[in-house]
Amino acid sequence: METIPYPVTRIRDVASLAKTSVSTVSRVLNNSGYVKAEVRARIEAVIAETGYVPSSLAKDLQRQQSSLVGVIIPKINSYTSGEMVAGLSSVLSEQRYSVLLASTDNHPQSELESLKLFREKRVNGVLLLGTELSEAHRLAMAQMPVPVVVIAQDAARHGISSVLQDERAAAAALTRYLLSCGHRRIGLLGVHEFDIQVGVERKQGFLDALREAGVEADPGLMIQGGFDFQSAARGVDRILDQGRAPSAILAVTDRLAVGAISRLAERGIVVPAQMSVAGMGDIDLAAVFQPRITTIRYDYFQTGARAASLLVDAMQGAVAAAQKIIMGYQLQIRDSVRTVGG
Amino acid sequence: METIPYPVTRIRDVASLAKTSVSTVSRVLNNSGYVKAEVRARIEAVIAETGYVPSSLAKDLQRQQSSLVGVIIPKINSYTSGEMVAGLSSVLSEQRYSVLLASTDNHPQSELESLKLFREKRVNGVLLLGTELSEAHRLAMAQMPVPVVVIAQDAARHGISSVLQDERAAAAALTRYLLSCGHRRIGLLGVHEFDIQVGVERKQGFLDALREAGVEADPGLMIQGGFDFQSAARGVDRILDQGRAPSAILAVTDRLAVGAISRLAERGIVVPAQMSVAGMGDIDLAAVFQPRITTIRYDYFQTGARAASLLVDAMQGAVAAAQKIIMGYQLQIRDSVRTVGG
DNA sequence: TGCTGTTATGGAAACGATACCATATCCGGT
DNA sequence: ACCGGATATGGTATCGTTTCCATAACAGCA
Repeated sequence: METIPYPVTRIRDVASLAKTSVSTVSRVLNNSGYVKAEVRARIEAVIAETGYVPSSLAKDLQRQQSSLVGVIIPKINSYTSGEMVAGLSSVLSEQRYSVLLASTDNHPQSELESLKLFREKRVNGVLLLGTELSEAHRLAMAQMPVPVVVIAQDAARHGISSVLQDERAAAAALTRYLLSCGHRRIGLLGVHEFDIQVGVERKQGFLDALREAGVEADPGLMIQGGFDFQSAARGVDRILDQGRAPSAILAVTDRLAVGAISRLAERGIVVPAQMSVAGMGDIDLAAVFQPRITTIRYDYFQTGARAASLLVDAMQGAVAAAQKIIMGYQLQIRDSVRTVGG
Repeated sequence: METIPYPVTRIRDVASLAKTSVSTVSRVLNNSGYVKAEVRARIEAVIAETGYVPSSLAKDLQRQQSSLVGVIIPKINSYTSGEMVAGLSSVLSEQRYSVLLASTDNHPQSELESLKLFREKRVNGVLLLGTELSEAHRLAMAQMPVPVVVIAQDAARHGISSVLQDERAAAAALTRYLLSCGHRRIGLLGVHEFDIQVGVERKQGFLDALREAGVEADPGLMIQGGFDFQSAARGVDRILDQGRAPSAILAVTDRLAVGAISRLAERGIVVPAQMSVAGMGDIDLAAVFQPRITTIRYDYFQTGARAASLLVDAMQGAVAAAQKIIMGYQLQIRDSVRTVGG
């Protein structure tokens, strides 16, 4: 039932076919040391004929180096994850590292299992794209004997390098823009606070800007829900049904903004004529949805790429101390927010 | 400069600390053979204290089994790729396989390099999510000494198992629906034909349905372009500027449909009142975009999952012959297509 | 002729696990 | 008292590489 999958061509076979020794073949393979041109040619001929491919398994064991980077993604099928993975994978493959992917489907327990697996596989570094950083996470990461870089969460205070967006400043900037358009009563379509970056930081930025402008925040206008369209719809309903309606809504993600606009349309409220809606993230459909959504643009691809570079530096022993890199943002003014009489 | 990353705890260290032999420790680790409860406890204590984690490197070498599956993705940051990766990764991780990810950014040469890397890493199987299957690909796959499953392309005639959508039938079904709504002049917003599934098969299905209904296809209404919004806009312009406008447009992807509707809006044409537009793929925003897009729904998550199951079966030696699995589709009737006077 | 340094080659010990084999002890049954 | 199976343990070859070391041939040079 069980067949031997790989052909039984080992460096030893190549050596005997080429009438030489394993040492010499190894030198040819690694292009090191002295090998007479004639012998080299003979060996290369045998390799070409047999289709010999050296085993990383043996090589990595001997070298104590796997060239593997473990990457943990809570949910791979999302726009932001996809972009980040694309970015980090482009850097890592360029640096001759392979990506060992663990998609945990938002299950924290499975993230810890993945870390265990990574240790067994002797990865040379770990990239953790996290939504939540529990105490267990912190501990598991501290126990990792290789560099770890956290993306989209701040773990710098735990001594772990992090690459993240300046969510608070971005949300504040967007809120300031809404204020500058004359909006004073602004709803917030937020998410649960266990997502630090999106749930807490973006909300804080929103509150920062309001305070700064001397506008009092109305708790009745601040909703916490999930990331899906239903949550957006429910949130809109709650905002509209709580009493005096706002003139604008800040949704903490573009998906929520889209969901909100759809729900508003169902209730006969046209955006932006009767209500303004802003999103965050600038997913590609934000520029194409009707109305085109005013939002904050992040460069997730670059975020992933930067995190990977940071990790590569750490793996190559260049840096010791934990670093914290804050990525920029950009306000994208489009059509879903309109100026109202102040 | 270079430090030893992993702690020097080997099975041998555990053995001597627990005053026993490597064999016994190995038996405890693998839960096999006889070990006295007392000794087992002692060993487990040492493992807990030292934080010993066995090296897969050594284990895999000895067992000649990496438990790795190589996954090649042309472009990870796209909706369909994300879904498929999520699906296949859920199956693989459940079956205790790890995913070695190679994102090739649509570069065929780098796909071949990835296959080489996979051979070195001694992966136990390969999943290839391909847009293009060149002769070089076919050859490289034939040389792989482990099972290969191709997703979203038909490689069954090359003796390689494939899992794919029935693109042709799906496009035909959607076209038939447009015909049943009374449309007779229908534009096709297609893509380049080197993408067999999307470029060729969907177009063929479109033509099948027209022929079936005795409607002659107008080459001036059939556009080939890229997958991006600009392509959609250019395509719409060409269709509108070529003479007599159609009453409906079939876009071969939802992104193109969205792009088309936006461009039509810019030119003052309202969908569906003045023109109907259908898409394919049912990306999540298709249900939320205004108007909600009539489209074909595929289950990409399941596609990835099925491919992974197929691969697992093959890796475990259950099946020998190449299989071909055709996934279903579902017509999603929404608001972007309206019935016209026949 | 004898040195020294460069070029060239092969033998063998690691790397850290598994698994086969030999051996030892215990215990109940005759 | 002896046997045999079940229980328990340890020694060691092996997986396929790399790398260190020993050795050798040969050149140039005093």
